[in-house]
Amino acid sequence: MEFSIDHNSALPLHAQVEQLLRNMIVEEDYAEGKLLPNEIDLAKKLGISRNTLRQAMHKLMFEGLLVREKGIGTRVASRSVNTRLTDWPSFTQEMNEKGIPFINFDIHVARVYADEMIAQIFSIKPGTQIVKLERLRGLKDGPMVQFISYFHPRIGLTGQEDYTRPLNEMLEHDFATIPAISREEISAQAAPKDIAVRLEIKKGEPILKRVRKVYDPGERIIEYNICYYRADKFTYLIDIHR
Amino acid sequence: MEFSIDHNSALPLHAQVEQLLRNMIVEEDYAEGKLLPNEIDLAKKLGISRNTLRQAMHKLMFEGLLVREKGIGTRVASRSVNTRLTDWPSFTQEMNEKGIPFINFDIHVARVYADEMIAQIFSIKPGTQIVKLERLRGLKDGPMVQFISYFHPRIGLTGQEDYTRPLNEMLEHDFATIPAISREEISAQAAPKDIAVRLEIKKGEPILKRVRKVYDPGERIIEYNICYYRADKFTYLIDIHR
DNA sequence: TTTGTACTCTTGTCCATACAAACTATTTAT
DNA sequence: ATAAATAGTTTGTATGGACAAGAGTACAAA
Repeated sequence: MEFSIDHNSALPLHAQVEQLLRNMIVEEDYAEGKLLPNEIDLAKKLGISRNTLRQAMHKLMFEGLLVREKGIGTRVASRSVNTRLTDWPSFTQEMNEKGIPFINFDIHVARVYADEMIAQIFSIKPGTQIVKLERLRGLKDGPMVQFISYFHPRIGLTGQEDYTRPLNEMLEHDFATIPAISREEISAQAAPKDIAVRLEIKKGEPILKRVRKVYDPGERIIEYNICYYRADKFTYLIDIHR
Repeated sequence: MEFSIDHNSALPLHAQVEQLLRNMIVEEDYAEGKLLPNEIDLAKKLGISRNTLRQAMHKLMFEGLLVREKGIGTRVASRSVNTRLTDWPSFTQEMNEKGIPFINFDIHVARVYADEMIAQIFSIKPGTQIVKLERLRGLKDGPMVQFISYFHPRIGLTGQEDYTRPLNEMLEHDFATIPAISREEISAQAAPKDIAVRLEIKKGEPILKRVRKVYDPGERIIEYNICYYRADKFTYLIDIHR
């Protein structure tokens, strides 16, 4: 990677360094644990003082993006991601906004016949055809969450849509369906075999399970969604006010 | 207020300054918006360099506790309360309302000395005496959740109170302390040995961990609480509105 | 009374320097 | 072969200094 800083820029040096470091952080090598260049070398390369560099590094360390140890060096922190439960819109959008490259490992869409449970949740006849979406997602260093979603047939999804797009956007713009309420159950459980394989953990290890029923503003259910998160990489945050 | 720093202490100067600032932050005058002493004066008073002082100040600024403006000075950040409301998570109350006989298996109260982490959470000096409450609770057929609570010394708890009473009721009626905001982190993990024993599960089985910081209406922290729930017996429910 | 200028105050940016602390690697002694 | 000592590496702590940028205030001029 090319290290460069514009000494004539109006942007403060420490801000430019911060951005450079953020770019480095998402580079594959560093994301996998390789040490960043040491302070003295990097400062020299950039033509700035060590303290200016440290100012930027401290900020990223404080944000949890870098880990520093004297005598060893500086590394990118291994990711565990958290999300605010009450925040809307979607998780993926939030990750993108945070500059965390959240990617799809696998997407599988199918039309399936609603079983008893799904039929009851959607108040439809068992055997009705609906769209089922399975997505495996995470960061470059590995999968983090498996989503399994079922959509109410009322929406009109065919299964031929582009499911790499943000889901809520597609529902709103293409199907005039607005997600407004999410009712969720969060629990912990031991990973069953199929989920363990997908998330690259051992069967029986703890996972966080999130079951969501999403409703439109008229409180009609539109989506039933189960998420399985690797427990070591995921924490929910929530603020509750009385 | 007396500004003092122990230049012979093993604790780094910037850490002592940080603690001093945290103490200042909770002082009434500053909490109401009065400017802190300027950098140059404060550094002189403390006998440290301006950069050492700034290092500590930056940390608190980054934590959202201080607001700094060039040409004006440094003030304690004013907290605005989130207007979004969700259900209040008084678990015991909810169980009682549902007619589910939720009982205490074990209660243990002690006065303990705040360690580094607790001290930082409460913005008090390490070694300050506080009340720690440990409760094992569940249904008749077995324990379900282990609570570990620490209370801010400002409340005035002695450890001699009746902890079989509902906690919030006691805080409000006897100590004029009103829990208003709860900030929570929910995650899954494998049960460590001590928790597994308490919950009557095997070490390594999944548990749901809930870390709560409870604040009064003035956004002052009053309680730090860790709950470990048996994953097989607990699901967290929440409604989210856009 | 309004506007412009100068000054003061305070934080922001940046630098160079020195030594401490913790860790790893190498060399030397047993 | 192993332990101890030494050297090297890197971040942590701390200092003193200089100048810039932005905000507020005081005062003079119109």
